[in-house]
Amino acid sequence: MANIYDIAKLANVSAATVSRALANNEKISAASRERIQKIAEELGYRPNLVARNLRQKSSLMIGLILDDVSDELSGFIARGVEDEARKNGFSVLLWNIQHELESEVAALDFFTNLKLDGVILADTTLNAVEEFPHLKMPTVLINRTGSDEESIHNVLTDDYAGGYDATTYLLNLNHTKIAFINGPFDWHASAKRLNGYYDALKDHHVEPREEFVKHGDWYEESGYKLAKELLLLEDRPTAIFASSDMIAIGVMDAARELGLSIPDDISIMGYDNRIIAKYARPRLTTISLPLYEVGMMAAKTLCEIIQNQAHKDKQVNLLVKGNVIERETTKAIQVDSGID
Amino acid sequence: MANIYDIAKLANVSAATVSRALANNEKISAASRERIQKIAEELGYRPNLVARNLRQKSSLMIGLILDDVSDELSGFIARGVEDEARKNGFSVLLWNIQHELESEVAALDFFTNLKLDGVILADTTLNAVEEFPHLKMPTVLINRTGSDEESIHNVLTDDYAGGYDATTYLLNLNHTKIAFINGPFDWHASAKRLNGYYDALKDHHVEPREEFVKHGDWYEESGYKLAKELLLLEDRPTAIFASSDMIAIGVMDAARELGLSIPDDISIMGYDNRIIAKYARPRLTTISLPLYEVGMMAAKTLCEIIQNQAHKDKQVNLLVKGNVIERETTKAIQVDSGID
DNA sequence: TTGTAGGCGTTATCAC
DNA sequence: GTGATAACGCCTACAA
Repeated sequence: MANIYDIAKLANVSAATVSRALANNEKISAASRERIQKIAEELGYRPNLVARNLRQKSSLMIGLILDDVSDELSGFIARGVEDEARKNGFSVLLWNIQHELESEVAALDFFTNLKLDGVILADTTLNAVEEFPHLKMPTVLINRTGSDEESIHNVLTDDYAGGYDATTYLLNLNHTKIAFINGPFDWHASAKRLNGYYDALKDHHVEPREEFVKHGDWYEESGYKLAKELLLLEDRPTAIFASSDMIAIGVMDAARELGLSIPDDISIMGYDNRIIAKYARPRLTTISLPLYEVGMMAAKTLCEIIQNQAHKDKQVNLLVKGNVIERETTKAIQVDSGID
Repeated sequence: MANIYDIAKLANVSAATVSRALANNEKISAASRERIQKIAEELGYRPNLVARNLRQKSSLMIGLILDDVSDELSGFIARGVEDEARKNGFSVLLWNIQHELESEVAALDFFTNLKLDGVILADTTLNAVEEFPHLKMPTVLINRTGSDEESIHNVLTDDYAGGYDATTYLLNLNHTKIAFINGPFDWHASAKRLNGYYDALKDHHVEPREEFVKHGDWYEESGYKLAKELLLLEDRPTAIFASSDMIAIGVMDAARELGLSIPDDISIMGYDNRIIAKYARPRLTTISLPLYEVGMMAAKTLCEIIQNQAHKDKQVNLLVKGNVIERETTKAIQVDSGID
């Protein structure tokens, strides 16, 4: 594999001149530049990036640590990060940690030693950042709060807005008996969505009912079970807002089993806008989780830090909102015209 | 950031001794080794992998080129590759090309220049390998045939077996009128699955019917449309085998619309075992696409090549089979006991 | 067991 | 504009 010395020899110049010619920007005569570039091409020269990185102390690579790329949602983060990084001239080194703290520490170790220019940590519930004092490179966290460090920036999905918007959407369809099947109550996202739910009710002067709020896990069995409880109440809800699409699928199962028609007898709303929402029958109305955008914003922020030394003075905290994706599981309630 | 010279100074030894002590395996006195390691720890020393890679001409990294990680199926390839690579001490550098030949060439360029130890190309329909004569590193292709080069190995899903097994499964449920809605006929996978379908019929002495075989694209609209044609035939099929789960969803829509009960009036079988198959109602019987395994096998093969110089003499060609995933859309037909 | 010295391939700093 | 030369941090013959 040819190096710049091989080229230098053939071109009768020094390696330094070759380097300049190939870098394409220094003071060098057009004649030599073209001659040298031509020789480089003929030799099939390819720059050794390892040597370059060693010399320049920069790799044009960022690391992305996430739990599991094969998860549909994480995949969007990965795409968002990579698309934006690539646009800024960076490549992305990926590391799945699969719930293992050890693996997260190993990833940070590796990235540090490889002299990556920065790192994005997505969705991990662990605290490797705190446990990794060597973390000197620019860092952006996705969907993970809790660091007070000014130098560690955050990009989050706006779960409060999601809860608020979903509930408002149902309220605008004239529903007032709106139940909420939330995820585990100790999750940050759950708490935020619940606040959004309550605030939307309050802003529409609807009294919240204790028996209409349930906490389960994120999966369909939980949705099925809790929906049954809700639908068997004497004064049952006319709409159920589920904090994940999988929960919503369970809710649909329960409704069908009780002979309720969706959306005529019961409106159902999901959260996440997973592929299953589009393929459910009827198609599931839901709130999109803007993870592609979150990934992009995180990468954008990181690249800005690396390139411009921006955001040096204060911590970045971005919230990215999702949207209501209208499909077939929600329907307006006819209200009396109110003349009496 | 401390380097081995800083440690050497403090330990009153040479840098070479430090290097040996930290490498942990050379002939070195236990006393110095421990002393040096202790000092390294105190200094918070971290080896510079860029320098090491430059020196050793090896990076312990492999590249993975695929179309789009955020696609559910590609995600499994990525996970399989990474899990297996990690097990062998390698990290994975990911590059999404999104149908762009330019990007694929750029990826190979970058990987080559970064001195990665090997590369896996997944699912890409382009021919960057042929157009990239510089590709000197070990290469494994996933779901892409066509290179005669002995040094370029292949791992493929066994689409013939998938078509054969799906059809056989339906035949064993006593179906004989089995239609097949395939993907585009110019796809390699389509051709293989069709062969499997025909051979299974032949092995069970069932005459294939021309009107029972349709080609569409991979999506649900196509499945819906073609299923309607099939189900409105005078002598309609009792089972429809769809070459993708999305097609199968369209088939289910068509059946429901015609008032046919699934699986009582019509059995439906998908392909891919996407998440939507599990969440469809009724739950969709399908053939799994073993992409996680394919990713693992590809990484395993690549690591063996890198580490042991194995597979040097002949091209590796692996086929990985999926399985029938039994769910709720298929049902046996009652047959007459045949006494007459 | 340890030290010396050279080299991996590039870029940057000086001179000229 | 161009050429020496050093430096990035590490590893490894070879010598001692």
